[in-house]
Amino acid sequence: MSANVAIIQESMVKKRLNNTISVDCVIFGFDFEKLNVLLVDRVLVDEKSGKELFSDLTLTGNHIFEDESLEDAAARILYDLTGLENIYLKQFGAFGDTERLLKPNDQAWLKASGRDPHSRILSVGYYSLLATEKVTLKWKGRNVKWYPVADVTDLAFDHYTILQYALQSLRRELLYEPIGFELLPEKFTLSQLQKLYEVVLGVELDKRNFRKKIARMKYLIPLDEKQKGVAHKPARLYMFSREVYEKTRKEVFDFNI
Amino acid sequence: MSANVAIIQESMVKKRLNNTISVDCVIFGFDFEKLNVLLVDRVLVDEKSGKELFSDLTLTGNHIFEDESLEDAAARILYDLTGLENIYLKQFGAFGDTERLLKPNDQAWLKASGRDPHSRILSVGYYSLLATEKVTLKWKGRNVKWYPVADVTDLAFDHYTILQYALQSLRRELLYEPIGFELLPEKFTLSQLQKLYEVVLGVELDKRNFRKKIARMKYLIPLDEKQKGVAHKPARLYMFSREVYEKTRKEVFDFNI
DNA sequence: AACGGTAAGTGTTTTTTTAACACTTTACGT
DNA sequence: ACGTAAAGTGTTAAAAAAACACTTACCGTT
Repeated sequence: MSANVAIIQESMVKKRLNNTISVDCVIFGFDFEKLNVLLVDRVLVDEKSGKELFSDLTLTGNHIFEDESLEDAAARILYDLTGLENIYLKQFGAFGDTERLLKPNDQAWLKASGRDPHSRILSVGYYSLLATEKVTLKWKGRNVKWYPVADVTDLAFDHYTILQYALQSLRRELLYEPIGFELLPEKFTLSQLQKLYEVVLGVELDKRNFRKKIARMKYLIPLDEKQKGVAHKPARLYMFSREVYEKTRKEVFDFNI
Repeated sequence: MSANVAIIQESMVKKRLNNTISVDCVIFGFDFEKLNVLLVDRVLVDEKSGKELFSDLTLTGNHIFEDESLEDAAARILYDLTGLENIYLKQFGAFGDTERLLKPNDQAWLKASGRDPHSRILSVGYYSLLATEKVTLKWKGRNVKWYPVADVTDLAFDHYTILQYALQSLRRELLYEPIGFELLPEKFTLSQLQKLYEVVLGVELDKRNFRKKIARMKYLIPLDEKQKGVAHKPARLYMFSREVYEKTRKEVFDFNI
């Protein structure tokens, strides 16, 4: 028994590596038309000549503090960018880069920032959801901007893969939990809500069937208030009630097998 | 722009920590009656006296090799324990221990194995599914055994939490993908399949409705073969056809919104 | 004041899926 | 041949999904 213990331990100790853990945040924003994601324009400048060597895009992210949980780190990153707190954050996976996956830009970037390009970077991914109209980016002029998710074709490191995972995770989640409301302003119309589902899931939905379906959701509260200043019949506004949701939520495994 | 870059980099470098990445495998096994999980009996023996200080249970896991992906590490751990390869492995989350969460046993264990109890241990969790009857544990006598999941009440580190996440992830997955077949022998009866769903999901299902439902799954192939040696009407045997599944699988987002 | 444009809002029918429910069949062991 | 034990099988009612088109309310323009 003791021998067994020793063997396991020894192998554990030997294999310890120079590891870097980063938390990457896929910050989704919705603006009634499309789904956006917050990206950083990564610019590498040659020290001597001052010439721009390249510029490309990355997800927002940072390394983790010593006394911080993973989720705390994600919340901090989000706070630093937007000033927002108590935002829904969902972990959707861990991604273990090895140097084999690094593109030339990435190699140059790591070298320039004094890091060992041979160490493993483990990224833990979180996504969060924001109504873009609620957000004023704190890092103005700091290369952080909204980009339509549909237009993103390539990102640094393995961030494009990570973004795709985040999107997939968001879609799954959206089907079962009322997280869509996080992407809308406090008061919204049913058409806006429908548009959100259409954009995120990438489908078209029938207006009447959609309304019938969501009418069953007790936590969707109709207000005695209407849209103003629109050149058509003004829509009724609705709110999401977290309180009602918590009370009426069913177990996720409401089995349909 | 260049100033911005420098700021981001500096903060990244400063926060690099002494991190340990481990991959933990939640290896589920099914034996027609209950769901089991493979656990390691962790025994700490006092060097001088040879006395056993404590014994408790952990998930199987190991640190990651330098040239290995996360999934490779999970596959290696599984192979070392069972000799099995090409087994379905699903990542279900990353868990960032900090020293605050360590119980006294864990502190003692880390100290005895020469590791810094103040470094962060980041566990990436994978689960895998086995039919227990297919498995012969390679590590015989090495404290690795099957335990009924229902009987597990506490584990070392945060492994109990991790196990619960794995179980939840397994349940979700089971509802949408035909992963249940991994938990059964190659040929199985419908009652065995039903039992599997009941055990994993923790529900009771109606036999006729269950059969109606799975009759729609084209990848469930009835064989011209029956159970033998049972003291009742022998059941027809079925197989899972991965080929048919791949051909007929629908997009996961077969939206019901 | 009338009119055109625009999105909001509203019901019915058909089809599909789910849920509830009990008896007959077939093999083995005694 | 008889008991035991699990396999196998169909109908009905309720709920959910899918398909589909016209009227309403407000704004801006003429």
